[in-house]
Amino acid sequence: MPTIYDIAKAAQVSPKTVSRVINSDAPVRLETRQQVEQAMNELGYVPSKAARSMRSNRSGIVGLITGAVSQSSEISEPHGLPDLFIVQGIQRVLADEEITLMIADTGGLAKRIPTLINTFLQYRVEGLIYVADRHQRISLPPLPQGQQMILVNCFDDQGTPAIVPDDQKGQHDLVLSLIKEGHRRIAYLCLHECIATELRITGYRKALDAAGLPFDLGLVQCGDFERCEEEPQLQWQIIQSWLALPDPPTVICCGNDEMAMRIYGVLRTQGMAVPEAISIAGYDNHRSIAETLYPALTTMELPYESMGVAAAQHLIQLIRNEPNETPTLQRIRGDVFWRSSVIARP
Amino acid sequence: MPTIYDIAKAAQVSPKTVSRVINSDAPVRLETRQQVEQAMNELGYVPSKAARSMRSNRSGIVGLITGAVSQSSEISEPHGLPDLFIVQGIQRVLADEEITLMIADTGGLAKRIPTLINTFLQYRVEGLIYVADRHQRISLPPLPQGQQMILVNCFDDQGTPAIVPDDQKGQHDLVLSLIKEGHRRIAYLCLHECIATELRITGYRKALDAAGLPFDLGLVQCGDFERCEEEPQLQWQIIQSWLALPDPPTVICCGNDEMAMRIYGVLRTQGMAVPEAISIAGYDNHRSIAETLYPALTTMELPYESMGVAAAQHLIQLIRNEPNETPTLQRIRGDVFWRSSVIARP
DNA sequence: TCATCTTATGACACCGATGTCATGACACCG
DNA sequence: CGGTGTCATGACATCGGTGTCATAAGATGA
Repeated sequence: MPTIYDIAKAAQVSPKTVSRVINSDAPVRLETRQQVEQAMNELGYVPSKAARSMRSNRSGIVGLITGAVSQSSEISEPHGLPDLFIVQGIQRVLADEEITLMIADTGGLAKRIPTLINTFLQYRVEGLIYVADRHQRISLPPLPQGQQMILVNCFDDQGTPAIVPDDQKGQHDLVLSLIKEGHRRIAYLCLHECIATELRITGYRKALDAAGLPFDLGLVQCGDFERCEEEPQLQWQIIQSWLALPDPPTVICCGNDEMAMRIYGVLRTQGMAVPEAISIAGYDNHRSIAETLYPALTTMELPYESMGVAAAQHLIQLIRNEPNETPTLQRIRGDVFWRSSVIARP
Repeated sequence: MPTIYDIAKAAQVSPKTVSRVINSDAPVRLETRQQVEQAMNELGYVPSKAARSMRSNRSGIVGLITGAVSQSSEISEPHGLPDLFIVQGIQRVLADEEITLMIADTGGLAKRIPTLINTFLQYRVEGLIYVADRHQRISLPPLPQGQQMILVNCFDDQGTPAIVPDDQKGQHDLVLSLIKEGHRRIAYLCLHECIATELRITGYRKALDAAGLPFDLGLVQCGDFERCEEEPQLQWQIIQSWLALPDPPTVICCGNDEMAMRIYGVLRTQGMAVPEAISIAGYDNHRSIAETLYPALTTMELPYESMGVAAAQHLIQLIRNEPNETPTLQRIRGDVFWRSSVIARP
C-alpha cells in the first residue's frame, strides 16, 4: 500500500504538498495538484486512518455496544422489537456525518461490557453509545474523564444522557385512538412486570380517565407466560374470563405485536374471527409482524429508529461541544399505526 | 489520555520497558513490572490501537459490508430471514480471535459500496466480508492486490471465495422428511423466480424422484405476490385449485416461513385448520415466526449462522495465510426442524 | 525601487507505539 | 581468571501522516 512519500516521489513534490492536496487545507498550484492526483490514481493511494488519527487526535469513530446482534439467536426467550432498528437510526445519522460506527456485541453477557469498552477506548472512539434491548435501568462501569456516552433504551443513576421510549404516552395514545373509534371496554393483556409495562398501564389508565371511562382492574392481566408450553391455554383462559363478563371487552390490547400474533392463533383455534368477533391491538409496530399478519395489525409504534436518530444527534452535539438544551432524559414518542385488526364500534 | 511515555516517567523506566510489560515479549524484572503496572493503573493507561497498528502494520480489524442493518426499514418489500443472523455467526468467531469487526451498511444502495470499501481500506482492514440479503450473483469493484475478501450468501464470476446456503439439498431434505411421514402429494408454493427458488425446485423434484413419486408440475406454483393487496385471495385461489384436484395435496411447502405465516391466516379465514385439514411446512427456520406461530411451524433451516461461522473461519485462514483446501464455493447445509404444523399420514 | 504581502512549497518535528541494536550486570564454565 | 551466554534495560529509528515554521517567487503599493 503506497504512502504519501511514494506519491510525493512520483509527483516530484514534498510529502507535505501531497497532504495539502488530500486535505485541500492550503492553496496548491493547479498543475502541481494534477500531478499529485495523477500519482495517487496510478499508485492507488488510500490514506491511513491510523496515522491520521494519531497525529490529529481524532479517530472519527463512535463505538456502539449492544446485544442486538446476538440477542435473538440461541436463547429462545420472548423478544420484542429488535433493537437493531435503534442501530439503524444511529447508523444513518453518523454515516451522514462521515463518522464510522464500530459495533460490539455483548452476546447477552453483561460481564463482557468492560472489555468491549476497553477495546473502544483503544481505538480512541470519540463517543460511546450503549443500546439496551428493552427499557431498563442500568449501571455501567465508570469511563475516563471526558469520554462522551449516550444510553439508548435505558438510563442510569449517574445522569448519563439517555434516550428512552415514551411508553406512558404511547399506550395512552393507542387507547385514546381505540376510544375514539367507539370502544368502551378495552382489555389489556400486558407483558411481564417491567418498566415499560408499569408506564404503559399508567398511560392506559390515564387515557380512560381522560375519556371519563372507569378503570376496571380485571381487564388488565399479564398475558406473558414466557413461551411455556401451556401459554395458549393460559391466554385463552384469560380471554374466556373476559368474555364471560356481563360487559365484555370489544378490543384486546396486547403487550407487543408478537403476543398479538399469538393471540390471533389462540382466538382462531377457538373459532373467533379477528376483528369481527373481537378487535386486537399490538404494541411496537414490528412491521414484519404487523404488516404480515392477516388482517394487518393496528399497533403503537415503539420509535426505535427515531430513538437512534435522537441518540446520534445528541452524541454529535456532545462531541462537537455544541451548546444544547437537550434534557438528560429524552422521551421519544411514536405514532399509532391504524390497520385492519381493529373495527370501529357504533 | 496517558501514553507509555507518561507511564515510563511515572515508573522511572524507559518507554520500551513499558512496552515490554504490556506485550510481555521480553523478560522484565518482577519489581520493575510491578512499578509499571501500578503506574498504568494509577494513570488509567489504555494503549492506542492507531499507534500500534501503524507500527506493526496489522490493524486487527475486519470490515463487513451488508444491508442487514437498514434492510427491513423503509422499503416494505417481502423479507425472509434477516441476514443479521449471518453477522452473528461472523461476530462470534471473530470475537474469539480478538479481531474487531467493523460493520458498514449500504442502506440498500449498491452505489455506496465503493465508498464503504474505501473507508475500510483507510482503516487497513485485514479482511473484508460482503454479506448479501439473499442468495444471488454479484459483482463488486476490484480490490487492491492482496486484499482478502469473502462473499456470504452470494458469489461472483471472479472466483472470490464464497459461502452460500445449499438450497437444493435443503428443499430435498425437507421434502424427503415429509415423504417419510407418509405424505405423497406435496404442493410447493414457492417464492418468485430467483437462484434459491430454482435450486429448491430441483431439490424438491429430486426428492420425489428418489422416493419414486411422480413430479406434478401443477403442484408447484409461485405464491409470492410481493405483498400486494390481493395476495391472500390469489394464494387462496391457488390452494383452492389444488384442493379441487382428484388427488389433492396433503401438505403445502411454502417458500419461506413468512409466507407460511400468511398461509396460516388465509387457510383459517377459509375455515381450514392447520395441520388437521392440511399440513404446512416453511423454509428458513425463522424462529421468531416458526416458534411463535400456533401451531409451531415445521421448516427447513436456512443456515445463516453457520454460514457466518464458515465465512469467518475461512477468512481467518486466508489472513493468517494458513494452507486450506476449502473450495471457492462452499455450500452450507441446514437441518429440518420438525414442529407441529405437519402431521403424519398413514 | 524597495518594503510588504500573498502564494506555493519544503524542512522538520511530532503523534504513540514497537523493532533493532547496544550495553551493563551477573552467572557459568573450563 | 577470562570468555561466553543470559537477563534486564535503554537509545534510537521508524510506521504514515499533519502542524509549525521557513523560504522563495511573484504581486502590490508607496
